[in-house]
Amino acid sequence: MGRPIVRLKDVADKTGFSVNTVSLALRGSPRIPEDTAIRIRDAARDLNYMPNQVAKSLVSRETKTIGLVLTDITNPALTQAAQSIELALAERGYSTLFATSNNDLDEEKRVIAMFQSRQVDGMLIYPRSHRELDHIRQLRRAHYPVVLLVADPDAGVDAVSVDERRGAYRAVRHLIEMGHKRIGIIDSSNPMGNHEKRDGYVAALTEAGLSPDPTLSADPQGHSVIRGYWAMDKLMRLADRPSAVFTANDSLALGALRWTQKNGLQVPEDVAIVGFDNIEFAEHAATPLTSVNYEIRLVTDLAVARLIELIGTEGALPEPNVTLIDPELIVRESTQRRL
Amino acid sequence: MGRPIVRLKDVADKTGFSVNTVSLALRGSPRIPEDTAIRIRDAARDLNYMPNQVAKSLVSRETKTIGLVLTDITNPALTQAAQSIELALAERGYSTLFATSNNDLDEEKRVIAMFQSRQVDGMLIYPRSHRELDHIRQLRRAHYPVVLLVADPDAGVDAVSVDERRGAYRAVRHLIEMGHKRIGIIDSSNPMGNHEKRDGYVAALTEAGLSPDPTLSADPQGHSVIRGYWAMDKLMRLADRPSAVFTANDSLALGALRWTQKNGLQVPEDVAIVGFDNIEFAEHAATPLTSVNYEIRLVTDLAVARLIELIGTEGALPEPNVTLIDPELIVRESTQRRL
DNA sequence: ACGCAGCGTATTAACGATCATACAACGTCA
DNA sequence: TGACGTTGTATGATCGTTAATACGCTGCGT
Repeated sequence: MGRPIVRLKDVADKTGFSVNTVSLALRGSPRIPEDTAIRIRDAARDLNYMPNQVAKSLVSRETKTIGLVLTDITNPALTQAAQSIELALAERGYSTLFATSNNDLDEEKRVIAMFQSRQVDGMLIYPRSHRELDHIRQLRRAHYPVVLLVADPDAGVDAVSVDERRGAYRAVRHLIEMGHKRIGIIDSSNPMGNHEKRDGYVAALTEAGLSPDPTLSADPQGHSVIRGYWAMDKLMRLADRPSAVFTANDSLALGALRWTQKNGLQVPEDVAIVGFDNIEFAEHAATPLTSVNYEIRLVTDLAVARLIELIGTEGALPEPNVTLIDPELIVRESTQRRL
Repeated sequence: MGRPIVRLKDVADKTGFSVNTVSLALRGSPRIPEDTAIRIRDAARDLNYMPNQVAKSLVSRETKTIGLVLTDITNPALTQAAQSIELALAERGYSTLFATSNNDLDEEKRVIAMFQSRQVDGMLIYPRSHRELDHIRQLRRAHYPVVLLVADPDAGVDAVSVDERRGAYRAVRHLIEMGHKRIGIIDSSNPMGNHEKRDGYVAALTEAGLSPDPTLSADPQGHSVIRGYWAMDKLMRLADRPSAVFTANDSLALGALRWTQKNGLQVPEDVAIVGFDNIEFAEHAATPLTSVNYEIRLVTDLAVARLIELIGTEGALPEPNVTLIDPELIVRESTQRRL
């Protein structure tokens, strides 16, 4: 708020050159002779001149800033993503404006509008819902560079994402191979939400001739450990309870694991548990968790690369491209006791 | 990059009014009659006009943006902080520019300079080191609003932080009260780093007439679970090993806990473990962890409030103020078996 | 000696918004 | 009737930077 600012004009006054000459000199223009440039640079250093990026952006029409929209950064998978996105962007000279939608669609829209108003050069969005993307498609139609961090192949917007459907499929398939027939799922069941994982779960069951049992599904209403605990509680209190449970992320899985401890059940003997995202705490849990793993850096690097590509495009944007990263299953003791 | 932008001028052309009238109308000036304002607002909506914050900032000399500098957002305590800072700032109409220093001092300096260049209205900084703050004090001297998120009372810069020294003291004191005499510590031992926790540890021991044994100290060289595992390994391989271990954060504590599991030791009977930050995973660990807890929202809310206050200050900044939040110890089974 | 190129630097006009001020048109009142 | 206020809108300067262009000088070729 009205802090003193050293401007080109101040350097100009000090050296006796015009503003423009100073500007050129500081940017290393060949039109300025070496000794002039040195004098100007010295003066700039003495005054501790720092270019005003705001003014620069107004002229250049780019802010070298991208907007990152996450639902909630405390989700460990998103934390990792945020970290490596910031890194990848910084390496390319971009800053990261960051905001969370708190899983609220209106909030997501507000944040996106705010970023537009702030003239971000592009956005990386982890949308609240894979189904409600109209506001984002609209952005794209206005030639605004956007890349989603989770999506299905026909999103109509550029996206780079782990193939959640396939990951879930692999996880459940592994459970089936281990002989499980009653396999529960802990995942959001909001029809407007993201049901890739649920789809993969159903696909694996169906393929094996098992029919999905709706009573074996629990909606945790969140992604924290305690949510997983209570969802597990719901499943395990069933008369005909599951012998294995697939959870949508590792925090939930740790909650489920905790439930088994408190209730004196053995994992994997009494019930097997599979998580998703392979966070650090999964590997080092009381019973190391089998989990769906993927290179988060790969996802974020590709997303950033695509975004930069879109930003560099003159005129109309190319057709949207959706890249799905193939995840692998890391099998640990929570599904298969070591021999 | 050269995307089409709807400007005030476009709305002006469409309605036939001047740019200024449009600007006044959209900002709800009482000088513009209602019917004119309605016509202008309708036109603005039709054109999907969004004010250009960059241009606005150039005039108003404020960006309504603050810079958040973290060492590493994957540290769960910092993730929580980042989340609640973003929220607190958004509530007050500020956006968050976010960058990580990756625990590198030069990188920290670079990031701070970049934020200055981008004209952020203020900065919240989690510094790499509590001892090397000269570059930040310099900022303050230039009347730049800065609030640190961790510091000691005589930092010479505004700060709001949990009182790490006191938290560590409480934790170690609790161990002493439980009868432990050989108490290990897993914490960075970099002399230029942050030794508040180590100070508290030493203070508690000394007060109890115990002399700190340097062999009972392990530097994990990081904050991840696996680091805690190996640091614990070092301590527990000692001939005269500790009966209790204090760790600088919960991830390290979870690693230590994991070591005991793998090596068939009982917690707390064979060795007690205390963590710091009371993250979600601590409460739900195989053996629920005793941990130093504090209201992170309180820290961030106070830090944000102070920052906004500094931003609102005309002229010279007030004397720096350091607020230390008093943490509490949550005792769980990792130090005291439930009766 | 004249024209012209090149060089170094200055001038002017943007960028999109806001702010202070100017100025018509109209109404009011002595 | 004319001085004065009010109302509604327009003009011009400004924020700090960059880009395009202008301009004065020197040195060269012919």
